[in-house]
Amino acid sequence: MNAQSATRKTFRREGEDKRREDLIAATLECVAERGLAGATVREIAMRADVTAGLIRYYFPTKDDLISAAYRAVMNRMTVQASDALQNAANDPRARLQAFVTANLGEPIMDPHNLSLWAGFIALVHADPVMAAAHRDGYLGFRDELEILIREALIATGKPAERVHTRRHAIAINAIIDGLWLEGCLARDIFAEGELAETGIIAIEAVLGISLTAEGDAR
Amino acid sequence: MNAQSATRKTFRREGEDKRREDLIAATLECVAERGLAGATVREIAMRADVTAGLIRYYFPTKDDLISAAYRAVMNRMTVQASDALQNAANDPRARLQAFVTANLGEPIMDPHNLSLWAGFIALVHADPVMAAAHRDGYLGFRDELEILIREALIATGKPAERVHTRRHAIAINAIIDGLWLEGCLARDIFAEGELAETGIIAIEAVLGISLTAEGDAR
DNA sequence: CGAGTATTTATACGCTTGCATAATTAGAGC
DNA sequence: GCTCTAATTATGCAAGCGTATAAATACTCG
Repeated sequence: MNAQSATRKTFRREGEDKRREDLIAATLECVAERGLAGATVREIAMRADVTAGLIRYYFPTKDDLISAAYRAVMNRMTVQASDALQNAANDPRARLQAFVTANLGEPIMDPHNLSLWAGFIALVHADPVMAAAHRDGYLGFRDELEILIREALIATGKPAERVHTRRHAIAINAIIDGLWLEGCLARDIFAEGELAETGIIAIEAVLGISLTAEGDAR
Repeated sequence: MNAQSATRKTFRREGEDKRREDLIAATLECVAERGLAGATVREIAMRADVTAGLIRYYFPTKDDLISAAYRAVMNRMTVQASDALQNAANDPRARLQAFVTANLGEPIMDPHNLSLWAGFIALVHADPVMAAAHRDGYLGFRDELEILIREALIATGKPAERVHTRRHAIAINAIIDGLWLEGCLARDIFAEGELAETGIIAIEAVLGISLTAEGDAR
């Protein structure tokens, strides 16, 4: 009723989960567009259509928000890769192929994912807690891969001893990571699906089996 | 002779090259230890035993210094890998092996290098100039690799058409990058030389040739 | 429908940052 | 040795940062 200047922002009280998700999403937007440095509390708040103070209500410190955002991305990528497995055929070789193809295509192979990942990696070196979290994620991924490899080898009638599957998992993990990296950094210099195909061929060579053919041997 | 309080810092006039090198080295120290965020002009100046203002005398803006530092790192790694080639035997297969081993061992496979690389990668996405610099570096590395691959194939009496060597280069580059990454992130969970050996074996499988044996064929 | 509370806004503080600029000084050249 | 200049220091500023905290308000429950 008085000069109604500086009208206070109207707002809705959202559920705690919704707000956290929105804030994390806004954070990812910022990081994706302008790097970690561009993810300031004020910018994040603006994107989430919220005032800066609210961030501290849900996340004690900005680092907590950042690390939550990182976990969200890693989790999202893991889930997306697993989803591809669920929709895959029963044949172990087809499953391994689906896993590789999923990791080397949209939406996992995306520059934004790399940006956030890289920004976080730079922190891993300093923060032991994050280092542990990262290692767990890496080993989890590799273990999942090793299982796929063993089953594919067995399905082809090949020996699948632990000593070898471990080494294969390390190498194939490297192939996937390396191609993912290349794709994220310069997707435009590769043809559509080229990297996934390259990965499959390389992995077939490493394992000495075919992932596409129906037969047990070549 | 007056109260000599606040005595001005004594200094030496260094050559332009020396100063630039020192500043870049100090920058790399900062980035390696505390990430890109830790590389402030004041901190860099302190490490270089210089006052902050001097940085602007040699680099118009902080970003220029950062990007110069990035180029220095990439260049250093490239040179180190090339050095390994110079000392290698004449046989193309041995040369390829030496190249791989060098990239997957000290001093290239070092957590600090990864920190630096990751910190800069986060910027590449935003800054087109850096993106170009990075792409040049990547393509240069891959071209060098492709030549090694072609020569190794020819030495083994295998066909080495461009279509195939390009694909091989992409895959093998991925193997090297991926293993480098794994090693930098968690060197302690791998045995000494394990990653280099794993890389060699995987690459031999991809190319279908042996890099260690003397014979032309298996 | 009214009171109470959890959620949200608003404001301000102290710090650090990159950058500008004036004052100094080391060292080269005559 | 003097002079001149380029290299270096010292100081300051405006902007943006994360965070703290008090005031306001939307929703819940009786």
